[in-house]
Amino acid sequence: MSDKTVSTQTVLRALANEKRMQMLEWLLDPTAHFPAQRDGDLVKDGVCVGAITDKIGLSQPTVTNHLRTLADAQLVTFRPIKNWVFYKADRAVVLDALMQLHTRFETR
Amino acid sequence: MSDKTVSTQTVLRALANEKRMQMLEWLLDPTAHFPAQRDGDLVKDGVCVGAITDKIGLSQPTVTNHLRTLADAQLVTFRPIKNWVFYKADRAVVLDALMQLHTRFETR
DNA sequence: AACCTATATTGATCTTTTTCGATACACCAC
DNA sequence: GTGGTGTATCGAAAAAGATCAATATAGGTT
Repeated sequence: MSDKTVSTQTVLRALANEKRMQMLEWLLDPTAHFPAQRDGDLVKDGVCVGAITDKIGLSQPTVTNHLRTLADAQLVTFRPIKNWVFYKADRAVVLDALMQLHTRFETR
Repeated sequence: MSDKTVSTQTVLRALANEKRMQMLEWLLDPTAHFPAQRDGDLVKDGVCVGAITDKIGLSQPTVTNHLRTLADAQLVTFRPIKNWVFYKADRAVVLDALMQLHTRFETR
């Protein structure tokens, strides 16, 4: 629709890490895994880095790094609001990425 | 049916490498990518390590290693015949692995 | 301005993955 | 048995990934 397409390998490498997979699953259902935020709606805006950092048990730079990997694979989007950055996943986008993977094995 | 189940991460890590992905795609349609073999049917028995090694441009130990990774993820099976080992992929099995991945994101 | 808060970047370290050469093992032919 | 061929294992080196502490950057507050 807008961005340039991401390679299958980029998506697979992003998913091939337990911590990132965990984060992605949380972001797919934020209200089930995070407390409500004062300055951004969990569903509409996404989840801020700090909340993810608290929950995953990794340092903040490491979390930022993982989130960038997920964003590079277009599995999540992010948007800065004030001095927060909210990360958000869209189930339809994630499932579409899997569909492309699927297609990759069907062709022939 | 027989083996113990493989974790999602094991499958993803197996797929998250271009060389292994390439090999898997070749093995999914062996007659399209390999010459007929004297001592084993490409479709029924699979493709021998030497043929894959010649085609992929990696050393034989490296290829064996990648094939083991794919086999650990149950994306391919192998069977020794004489002093060859034939590796084979089953599209249904591969697609089933993807389905499980899919399920992992659908479940609430 | 000074200060606090939240996230990104830097630089270093540790771990895992990828790769190969050398060697071992197994099978067949002679 | 000896020799040849095909694959697996071993050991080491290089590349990539994961992680953190320290620092930088940017926004808001006072």
